[in-house]
Amino acid sequence: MILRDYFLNCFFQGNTVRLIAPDMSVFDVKDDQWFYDEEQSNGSGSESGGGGGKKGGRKRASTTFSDGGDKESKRVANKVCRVCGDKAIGYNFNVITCESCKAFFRRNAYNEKKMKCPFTEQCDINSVSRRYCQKCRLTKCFSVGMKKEWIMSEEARVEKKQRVEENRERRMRDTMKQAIEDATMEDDSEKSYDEASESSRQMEEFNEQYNMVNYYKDEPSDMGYSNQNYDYPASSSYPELMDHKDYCVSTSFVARTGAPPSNKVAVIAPTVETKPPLSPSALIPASMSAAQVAVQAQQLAAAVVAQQLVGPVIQNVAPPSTVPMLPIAPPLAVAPPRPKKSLGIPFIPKEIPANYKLLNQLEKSNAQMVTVPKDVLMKLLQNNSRTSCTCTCQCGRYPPGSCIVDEVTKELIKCGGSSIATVKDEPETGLNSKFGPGPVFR
Amino acid sequence: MILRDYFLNCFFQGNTVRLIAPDMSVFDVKDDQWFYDEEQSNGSGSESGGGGGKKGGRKRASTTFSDGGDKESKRVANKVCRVCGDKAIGYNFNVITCESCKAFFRRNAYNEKKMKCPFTEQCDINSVSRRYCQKCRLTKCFSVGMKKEWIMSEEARVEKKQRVEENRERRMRDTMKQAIEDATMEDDSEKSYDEASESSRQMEEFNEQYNMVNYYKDEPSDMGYSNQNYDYPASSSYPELMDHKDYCVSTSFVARTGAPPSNKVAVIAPTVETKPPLSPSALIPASMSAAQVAVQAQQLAAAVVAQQLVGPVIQNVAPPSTVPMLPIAPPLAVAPPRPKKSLGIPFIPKEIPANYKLLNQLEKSNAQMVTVPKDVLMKLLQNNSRTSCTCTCQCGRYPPGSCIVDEVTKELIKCGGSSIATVKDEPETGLNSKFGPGPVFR
DNA sequence: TTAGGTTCAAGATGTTCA
DNA sequence: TGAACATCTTGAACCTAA
Ligand SMILES: [Zn+2]
Ligand SMILES: [Zn+2]
Ligand SMILES: [Zn+2]
Ligand SMILES: [Zn+2]
Repeated sequence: MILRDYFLNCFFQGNTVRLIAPDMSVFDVKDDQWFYDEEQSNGSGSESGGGGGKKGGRKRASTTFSDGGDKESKRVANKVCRVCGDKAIGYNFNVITCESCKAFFRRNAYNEKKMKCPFTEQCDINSVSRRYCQKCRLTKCFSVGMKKEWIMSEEARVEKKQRVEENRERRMRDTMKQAIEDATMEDDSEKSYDEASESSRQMEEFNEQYNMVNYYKDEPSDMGYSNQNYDYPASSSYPELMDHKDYCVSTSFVARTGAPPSNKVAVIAPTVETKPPLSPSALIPASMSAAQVAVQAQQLAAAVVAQQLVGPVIQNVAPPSTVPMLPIAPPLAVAPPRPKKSLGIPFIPKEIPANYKLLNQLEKSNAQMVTVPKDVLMKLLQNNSRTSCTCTCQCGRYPPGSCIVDEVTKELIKCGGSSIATVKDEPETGLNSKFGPGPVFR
Repeated sequence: MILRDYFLNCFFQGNTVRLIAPDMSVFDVKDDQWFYDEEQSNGSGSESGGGGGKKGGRKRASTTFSDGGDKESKRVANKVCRVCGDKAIGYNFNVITCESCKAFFRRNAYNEKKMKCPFTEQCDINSVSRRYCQKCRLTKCFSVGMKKEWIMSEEARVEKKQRVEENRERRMRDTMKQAIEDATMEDDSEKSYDEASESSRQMEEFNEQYNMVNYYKDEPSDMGYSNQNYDYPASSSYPELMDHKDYCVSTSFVARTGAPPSNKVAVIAPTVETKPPLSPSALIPASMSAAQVAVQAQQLAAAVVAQQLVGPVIQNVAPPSTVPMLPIAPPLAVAPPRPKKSLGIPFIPKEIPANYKLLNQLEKSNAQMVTVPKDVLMKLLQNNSRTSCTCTCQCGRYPPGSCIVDEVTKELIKCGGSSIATVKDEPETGLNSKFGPGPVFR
């Protein structure tokens, strides 16, 4: 329970703290009664929960009384609109309200004068009746403490709109650029070395052109909207400030956004040239809308931990003739650093179809060192770190009492060692289907 | 005691009621703890104020409330944010503030002009109201003495980021190297002389060859942020930064950092070869003792692929004939690494999830490609082929119905983190107990 | 330990559309 | 009008170098 979400007021009353509930009922809390909330320890922030992975969960426990049960979103779950009693979504203009009252207030807070109650200005407002009388609804909004001052001013709105549009444009541009890069990269992976470098040359060309355009926009000091915001971080950097136009040097701002429509592509000046134009390719931003990205990402995701691949994998095992040595050249990246060729380090492409294929090839390789995509390695490490399961088979599939993991492992190895053993289940499901017909591995 | 007779104010602070004493110290009812602001306390202090000395730390003994008496972080424990009255974490930009005011100031200090108070520029700022008016909050920040000049400039930030990145990489390299080294040494003990020297030659080779290929994405503004969205659907997760570049005259900052922002030399580029990779800041969390360091090294040795299942699996998988080249390579994976005798380190069970150290480091790295010894990779691949156990916990150790493997994995990851994760619950159960006597992880 | 910065997801505000 | 959505703001938890 959240005190502030529920109680209207809080003040001293004798040696207690008195809380006033919305219905004007009173709760007195004595000094020694404050400690009823046990699980709340995360609230004071002194401790972080022991569980959960690093990125697992950041809780905003700041203002919540755990009501004993779940961790989160109870907070909203129990809320009621202070205006109409409908289900609330959270604070809106200083008061916990429902979606509709929020919108209503924003639209009408400044129109009070124009309203008129068809009845006696005493309309009861609930989730049904709220529609019947604007006047009384608005009155109630104010009476429960909603603040019209918190509604964005017209100016602010306009400015924000501009900025949002800018951001949007920029993002789209980035996406497109990304797509191009990715396309190039993908291409490269299927090309010979020379061709690959050709592609990368193209990429550079693209960048040059890109920068050319930007050249025009390179405005000196545009009130902090410098090109540092070019990249995604911008979306949260711009907005860090409030949108009160009147304080802004609107001239320069307008000048920016007001650039000739034909030049839209280059409103913002990115300093692309300072860094090699390699994309976040391997790790694909989830926000990326472009479909092209998806393919590789999915493959990777699916491939890396091909634990359930069992059957199908085997079929993919490379015949002895295949690639005793892995290609030295890194077919993946466009321009930036590659493994030194002189080292003769095999380069493992991301599209690992199956563990066993790789294993086979690795076995045959003379190389001592292998270069793999980071995320692949991480995945492997993760899996490797699992504690072993000792559950025994109960279903009869394996000998009674035998360790399931062991049995499965044996099966796998047997399959892998000899060639294609009888793949009993789902011959062509799993990764293979995702990877398409051709052998992905090179 | 009559609360209102003593305290000046009372308001909600999250899920507690906060009481403000005449000396501006705070009593957080929920936590039964006092929080003092030393700097202000001298005002009404009846005791030896010391005139707001930085570490003055004087406590009120006058009330019936216990002053907690906890040993740690006394300094911080007694502080109150000078801006909003919330619990402070320490000095930030020259003033004792809370976490949020710190962040707020960093984000907005250079955006003052763009803000506007929706009221009369006299908004009271407390821990609840602080959100309501940016303008007044920022004004208060300044008025209590926060210095925007202390915010890192864009340049400085970039530089720092680079440095951190480098360090991280180096650490990972060291870890990796250490693992191999250990494994090699250990192995040598069982080899003939020739073989041993061969191994060490290999090690040298590795040192030369080991090579992390960094595919940095194009990040025009050097923010280094872009691909961080990979892991998480980027709705709003773009990193934050402020738009104050134009304000940040490098000079003012230079004084502070003591190094010209553009001076790349400042970048730390430790050479692995010249220095033993065990500087506290490098390999191991700062708080670790030498012994711990040693232990960690051991773990790493065991780390790479020590796995319970390994034994049986390997024998099946790698018939002698198929590994002609392997003898050369340090056979890390096969034999469970044992402690180096010379170090007198207790035997480390192979369950030690030292993989997670690597995993952690990998996770933080920007590198896209990693080069590892072949046999390590092979071992990983082999282990990866195990089917995952889906057994759910029945004993109550984990949440009902949760996948044991997953839970354990999570635990391990948590423990392996570089950030000494104080696992508050069950301090000596779980992993620690497996590690034997020595304080392995923290 | 301190005091900088970074990350991430909940919250809150505005917008769109039927 | 109000549900669904898009975007930005905040603050707690983290990470690092001194
Ligand atoms: Zn409502
Ligand atoms: Zn009415
Ligand atoms: Zn504060
Ligand atoms: Zn104000």
